[in-house]
Amino acid sequence: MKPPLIESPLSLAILGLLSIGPMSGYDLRKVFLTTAMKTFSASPGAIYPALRRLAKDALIEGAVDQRNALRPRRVFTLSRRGKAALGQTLTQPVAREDVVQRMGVLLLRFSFMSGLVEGRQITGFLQAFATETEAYAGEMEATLRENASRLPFSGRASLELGIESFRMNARWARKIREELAKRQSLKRS
Amino acid sequence: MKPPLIESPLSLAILGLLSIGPMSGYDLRKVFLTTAMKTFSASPGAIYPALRRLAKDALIEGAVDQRNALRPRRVFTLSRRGKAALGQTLTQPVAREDVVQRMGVLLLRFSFMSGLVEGRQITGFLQAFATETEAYAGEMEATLRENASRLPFSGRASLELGIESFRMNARWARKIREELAKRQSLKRS
DNA sequence: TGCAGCATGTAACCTGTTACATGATTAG
DNA sequence: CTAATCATGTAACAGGTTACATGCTGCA
Repeated sequence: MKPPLIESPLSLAILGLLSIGPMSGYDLRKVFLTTAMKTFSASPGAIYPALRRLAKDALIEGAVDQRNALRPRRVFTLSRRGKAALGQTLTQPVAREDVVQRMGVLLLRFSFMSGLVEGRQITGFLQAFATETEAYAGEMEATLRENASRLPFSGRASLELGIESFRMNARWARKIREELAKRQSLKRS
Repeated sequence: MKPPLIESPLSLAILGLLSIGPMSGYDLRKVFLTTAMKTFSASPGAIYPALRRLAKDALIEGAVDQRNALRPRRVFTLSRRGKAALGQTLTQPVAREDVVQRMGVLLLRFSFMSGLVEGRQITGFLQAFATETEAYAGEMEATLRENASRLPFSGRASLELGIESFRMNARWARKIREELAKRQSLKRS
């Protein structure tokens, strides 16, 4: 069986964290609670079932840890298969719908790229990200112009913020891409 | 029975659109498909069940329209109870978790405020929005500083974008709030 | 002794996704 | 005539939320 793509944002976040090092469910939960990753949910009712699903798919392995035993902790490690699945998922192409509906997941994917995928892939991702994001900002701007008169003041203001946000994301991607490209050409020389 | 708060983003979007004028399920779907509201889902498998739920709660009323009958279209109207529920929902306080987990819903709420709620409420909303958003940006910045060394390059870059995004949203809210405040003082004079 | 916190989990519920079904109408 | 589009819907499934359960340990 080939490693599957990770669909759920939470599962992706968990695999990403485990790619850095082994953790228990509770450790993961603390990370979610105390960082911006809480956007992907920090509730035990989401995390433990997700861990169970990932283990069933053999993407992670749980081992009982007795040191420091309050109660036996289950520490999870990314399996080879899990690492493959994560790599596959991170390097999927950037589609327009991703930008529109799953910007958070795109950023999450980028967050874990360092070290896991090649420089080429990262700059390629940022390129596509910038292109699609800028294009969508353009689309939004077009619909804003068409409907500006019909829209209530607050609707228009929200749309304008949306457009500016996507533009900012695109600028960010281009900037980071350039930084990375410079580093890479230094390394090759 | 008091009008309930609207929990689901999609239902809120539907009520908001119906507050502008009556529409059929298909009309709603077209709006979702062709505008930035597609973030709240445009699939019939979400919209029609949502309409059914709203009708069951007596927040909207459906009437069969025979003019132009391809097939009988069901046109939905916001009921008085629905309008009350919408008003209640739009004027809920802005909590920190809203900013962290449901920024999209906050912007959606703001989008429909014009005309439905008083100017006081709108400027109050923007004030709270700006405060909470700025505060959360500060939190993120603090965790970034604490963990900067441990974070991989891409993780750090994502976090920085996140912080800048929230800052931008806060600036936007303050700007719009001022514009509205000016208008309101003009109107009173 | 009792209470707060550690660490794990489950069950009911809600909502959204995907994919399919249906029948009518209009354009080529 | 037939294909596309209009307009409505349903069923199976997936994943997250809320709320609760459990037992252990350290502390006041």
